[in-house]
Amino acid sequence: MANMRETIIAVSIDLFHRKGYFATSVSDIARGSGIQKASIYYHFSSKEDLLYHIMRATMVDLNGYLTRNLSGIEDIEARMRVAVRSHVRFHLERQKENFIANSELRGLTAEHFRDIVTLRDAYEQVFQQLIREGASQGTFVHGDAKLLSYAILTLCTAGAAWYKPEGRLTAEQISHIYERFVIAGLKTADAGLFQGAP
Amino acid sequence: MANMRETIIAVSIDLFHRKGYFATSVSDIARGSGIQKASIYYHFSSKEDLLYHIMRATMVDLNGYLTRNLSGIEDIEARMRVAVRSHVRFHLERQKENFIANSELRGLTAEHFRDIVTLRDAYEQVFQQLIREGASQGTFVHGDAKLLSYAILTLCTAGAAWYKPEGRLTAEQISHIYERFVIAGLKTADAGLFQGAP
DNA sequence: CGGTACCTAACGTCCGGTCGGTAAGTTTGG
DNA sequence: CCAAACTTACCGACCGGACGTTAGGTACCG
Repeated sequence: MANMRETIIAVSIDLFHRKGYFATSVSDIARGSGIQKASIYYHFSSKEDLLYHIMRATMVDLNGYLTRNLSGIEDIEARMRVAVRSHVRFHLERQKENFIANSELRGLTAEHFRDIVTLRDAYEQVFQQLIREGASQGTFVHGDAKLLSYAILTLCTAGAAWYKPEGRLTAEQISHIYERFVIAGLKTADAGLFQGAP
Repeated sequence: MANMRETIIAVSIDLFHRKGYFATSVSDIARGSGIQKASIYYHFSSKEDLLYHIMRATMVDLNGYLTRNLSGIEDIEARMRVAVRSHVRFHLERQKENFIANSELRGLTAEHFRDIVTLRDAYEQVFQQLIREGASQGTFVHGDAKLLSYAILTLCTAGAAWYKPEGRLTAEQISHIYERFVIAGLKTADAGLFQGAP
């Protein structure tokens, strides 16, 4: 890898994923990158800055990937299918970064935390809006859009987290499975129970 | 709180939940418990021992709660409903401990890690067995029992993690929602796609 | 010759954990 | 019945080491 900055990021992603942010030392990152730990500070102002950079890039790419995939698609059900497939595929392709983005929020400073949460909220809003539009035009069942979006996203995120490339199922199959499962849930009467009445 | 050992555990659960295991120092725990740091080591042999104790107690109680709730129930569908309700309720009632048990596995020594994972596997086996039995007698759809059990459990675990007691929905309503949602998924033809064919 | 990309060395801080001690309660034995 | 011996539950002081970070220097490149 020619670019040392990119090497540091790649090594950090691997270590943060394997050992966690707090359990990874700057020395570990330096060792993995083949430089001295002081040299890390030529490229990043602090360890937290490195984490923030990784998380922000991941969230920005996640939003961009979704927006790009949705562009030009009009039908609500088709849009939801594409959104779920986009979510699952992004999480399968960039497993480690997404795992970090979902589990290391506590390592961020207050301002950086707010920034990442804002990006995450914008992403969730796309799903909630689709659920609301689908419900109002009768395609989807009526239900708590927020709770439904959380259910959809965590189900898919968790599914992608177990995935091992050498496993039985291909990424293609997995994204298909979740896409159809979510749509079935959104169209089945029972999903309406997400409204909360027992 | 009369018993200092219980106080230390309660304070640790709160801190591990709020700040994470690695970000919590033994001094923090001592301060919260109203004693000196050295006194922690009278009650626990190490910080990791404290984490292990919390996680083990949680997993043992989780298994016990499920076993107790299932006893005497014969019908497969009824058993699955009870199992899901049991899972959701336990996670709602002991939110912090369950969050720790799900996110701080990396803080354990290798042996303790194996022990906790063994307990978790036994718990998952109950759900997988129910899925297999339900499929063989035609109550549930055929599908990958392991993948299905993961989907069910993470969906419910994540749902319970968002729950805030002052929120719109009661614990009663939430457990009903998930119970019916899971059963609907297990009985709907589309869930069979979990077998993996695209 | 100036900037880029690294280095060596060191800094202060905090961490998990240990040590010896002690006050208060409990058990034991003459 | 009481005092010696032991136990319980804690404390203050203190390790050695690892941590994130900084200062100052240097080799290479255009």
